[in-house]
Amino acid sequence: MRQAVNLCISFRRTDSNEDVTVGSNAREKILASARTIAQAHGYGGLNFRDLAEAVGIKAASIYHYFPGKAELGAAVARRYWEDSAAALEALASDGADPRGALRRYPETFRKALASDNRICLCSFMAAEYDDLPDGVMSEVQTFADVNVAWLSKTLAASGLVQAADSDARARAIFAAIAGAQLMARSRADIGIYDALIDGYRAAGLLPA
Amino acid sequence: MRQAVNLCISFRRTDSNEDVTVGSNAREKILASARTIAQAHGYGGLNFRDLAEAVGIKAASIYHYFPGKAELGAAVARRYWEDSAAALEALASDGADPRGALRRYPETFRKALASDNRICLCSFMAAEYDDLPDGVMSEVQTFADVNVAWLSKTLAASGLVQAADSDARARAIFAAIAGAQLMARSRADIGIYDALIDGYRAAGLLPA
DNA sequence: GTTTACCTACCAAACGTTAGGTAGGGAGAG
DNA sequence: CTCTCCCTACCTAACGTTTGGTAGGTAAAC
Repeated sequence: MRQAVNLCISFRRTDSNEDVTVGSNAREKILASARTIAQAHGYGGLNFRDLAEAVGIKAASIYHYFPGKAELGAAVARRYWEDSAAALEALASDGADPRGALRRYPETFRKALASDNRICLCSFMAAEYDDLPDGVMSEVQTFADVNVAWLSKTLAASGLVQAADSDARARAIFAAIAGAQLMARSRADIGIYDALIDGYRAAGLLPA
Repeated sequence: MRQAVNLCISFRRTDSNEDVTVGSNAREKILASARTIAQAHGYGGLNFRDLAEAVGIKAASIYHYFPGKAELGAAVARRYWEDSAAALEALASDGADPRGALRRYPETFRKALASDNRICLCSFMAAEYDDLPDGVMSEVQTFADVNVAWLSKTLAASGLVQAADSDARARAIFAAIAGAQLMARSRADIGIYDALIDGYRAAGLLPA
């Protein structure tokens, strides 16, 4: 019952059915601010008043762009995995060396920690499973699918793991990195993240 | 700046300075229900009305046992790692085989998933770092310390890992298991957890 | 003159918390 | 033996605040 994920996406900044006239950049600012807030406080900790203040508008104005919190959350999570997929594609094509790309994969998640001890949006939202609207949860799952698919593909291309094992290994790496983020956050110490990644390499989970 | 953790604790169910007359079991029920709720909804998702209803009392009555939400949260987290430390001690002395104990370590966390897709209280609370009162956060950190100390000790005793590396390996295992829990929860599928643990063993992170 | 992009001004519900009350029991004084 | 006093273990009722959400307006752009 796995949802197929197309990694080849054309990354538009607007939905295909709405024509962008001029700068509807308020919508973008809402999306960006909501992502930042949710990376620190989760979906439950995201509220319209603080979000609006961060954007520089009033809370009621958010409803001009999103029907409600559930749809905003889904849009934020979708944008998050879209951006992540684009970054992974860039990482893969940059140098075209699968081993180098794998080596730099943990950096993606490191950036969040480096930015005020935040974590991956979808790691936080995974914890919030019971209180997340369905539309949000499915986007969170797609984020995991995108990352696992990229890791599996790159792992197989690197020749470091047998093709038959690449999927399981990809999932193990993804989960382990999510855990490392969480541990580092709980001490507000990015050094813990770095040490854990080193530990994964030493143990043979991640290619050294 | 690491807090020393004494693993040898006498596990009393009451504070030493209060003499237990008869069954003050309401306090215990509050603690147990709060733990269960927080494992599914986090500290932020824990509220007095739902908690009181689960216990069978009124919300205001909780204040008879705890000064406020922060102290309740800290008491819940403290009890959580106390129980966890006792369970680990039992696991270690059961059979007295370090390798067997290590093999069964992931079962501890598996139980939470098997119980309505809940996760380790402290994994959830680690994500909530920014919104957690200090007293709660330090108990959460102690939970990690207790687990890492047990893993490190058992790893070293097993002879599977060099003593110099046991601490780093312990941390890696703990973080990886936390991540595995999160991934399984996000799909409400305990099979994902089992597969990830198998993957960790296959990759050499966990002893097979 | 309709649409876009906001705003002010609300609302009902839920939140942690507080005030003040009550039923019952144990302990000491008379 | 009983009366008073205090403690425990709750309760009802409300507080102020915050939450997601709504109704309706306005000023500019097309």
